[in-house]
Parts: sequence; C-alpha cells; structure tokens
Amino acid sequence: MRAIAPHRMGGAAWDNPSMRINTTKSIIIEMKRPPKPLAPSFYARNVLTVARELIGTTFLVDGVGGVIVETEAYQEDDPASHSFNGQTERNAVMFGPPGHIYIYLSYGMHWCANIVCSEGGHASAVLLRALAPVAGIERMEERRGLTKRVLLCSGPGRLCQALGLTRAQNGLALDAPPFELLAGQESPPVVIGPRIGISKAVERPWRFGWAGSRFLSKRFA
DNA sequence: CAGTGGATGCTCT
DNA sequence: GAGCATCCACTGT
Repeated sequence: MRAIAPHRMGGAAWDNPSMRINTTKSIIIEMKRPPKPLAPSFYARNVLTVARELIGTTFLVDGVGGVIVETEAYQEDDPASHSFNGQTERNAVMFGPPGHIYIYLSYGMHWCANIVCSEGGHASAVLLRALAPVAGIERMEERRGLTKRVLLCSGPGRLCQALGLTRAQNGLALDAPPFELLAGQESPPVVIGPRIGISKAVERPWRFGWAGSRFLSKRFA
C-alpha cells in the first residue's frame, strides 16, 4: 500500500490506491507494513508526549477517517482543562483509564473528541483538532454537507461531524470497534504552537501539528 | 486573507 | 446566569 503525506495529499489515497499522484509536487511515502494498532501502553504516558506522537497516526471510526495532523494537550493542572476543577458527571471519562474517548458538546452545537491518557493517575486528555481525510471521503462529505476537502476535518467540531462522533461514543475504548487508531508509518515533522480559542490559556507548548499540512485547523506562527 | 457577529444548549457556580 | 476547548456566512480589502 502506498500513502501520500497528509500536507500534500491530493485525494483519497486509501480509497483508490492506484490513483495517479503527481510525484513532482507531492511527497510519496511507501507503506512498509500493514497499519498496526497503537498499544494500550501508548496512552498511559505524559499527555504532551501522547499529543505529539499522535501526529501521523491514523484514526478511523467505522472505517471513516484519516491521518491526525493536529492535536492539543489538556493537562490536569491546566485551568482550561475540563478536569481542572475535579471530577463531574460530564468529565468522568477523563478520570477513567487511558485509551478511551471523551466527547463533549462545545458552544451548544459542536462535538469535540479527546483521547484520554495519563501518567501517575492524573486526568488528562488530547483534543483531536484536525485530520487529513483518507478513508470514507464520501461519507464525510454527506455528513458535513460540503465537498471541499480542506473543510472536512480541519477543526475539532468539523472532525466529529465528519466521523459521526457524538455523545453516543463517549467513554468507549479506542482498541475496539467502531474505532481504529493505527501507528504512523513515519515520523512526521511536528510544529508546536500556542493554544487557540481559550481565554484561560496558560502559556505552554500545548498544540502540535504536522508541519506544513494544509489540513491544520489554523496556521501555526 | 482578515475581521465580525450570530447561532445554540449544556455545564457548573 | 455566565461562559464557553466552534463554525459559518458575510463583509471589506
């Protein structure tokens, strides 16, 4: 199988592996081995490490999804984290075992998906901010009501709508259907940036992105 | 491309 | 009752 770097991906590489790709303007990456699921131990680490290493992995929900190109870390001692003020009914999943998904409603209309991780029993999670669409493109277009590729999954709310994520999946484990979270085939260039859209932000390197990807939710400085 | 404002409903104080 | 871990349509360069 062959895949193309998310920041230059021109089409649905996995939907149509034989698709002709412009190799002069794109970066081609050979898939050396079948995509392998991330081990449970992957998530049981420091949230910043997990957020960074999730870049380049592939996230699928019922076979629909793509390569993660942007994440954001939420640590327990961060005033902006839902876990900062202790456990409540809404954030209970964050206080549970790592490797599960925490989904909540933002601004009354957008769902946001987080991957729960932990180190030393702290409640922390990684917000999924953007994917490079790879598989199930047509399904995403139906759900999003548009076909412009760069608008399918470039943002936490868009990503959830494209993949059909709602409260219904809150708390589910990531190593079982409908989810697949597959290791990357390479070590992508990662850029670090400040957080976006949070008033009580603490200045730390929280946001991670695949350098140069056109599928980032917002540009990094 | 940058800036603006409205939609919308849940969570927690 | 305030405050959102957002998105989209619309405006003006």
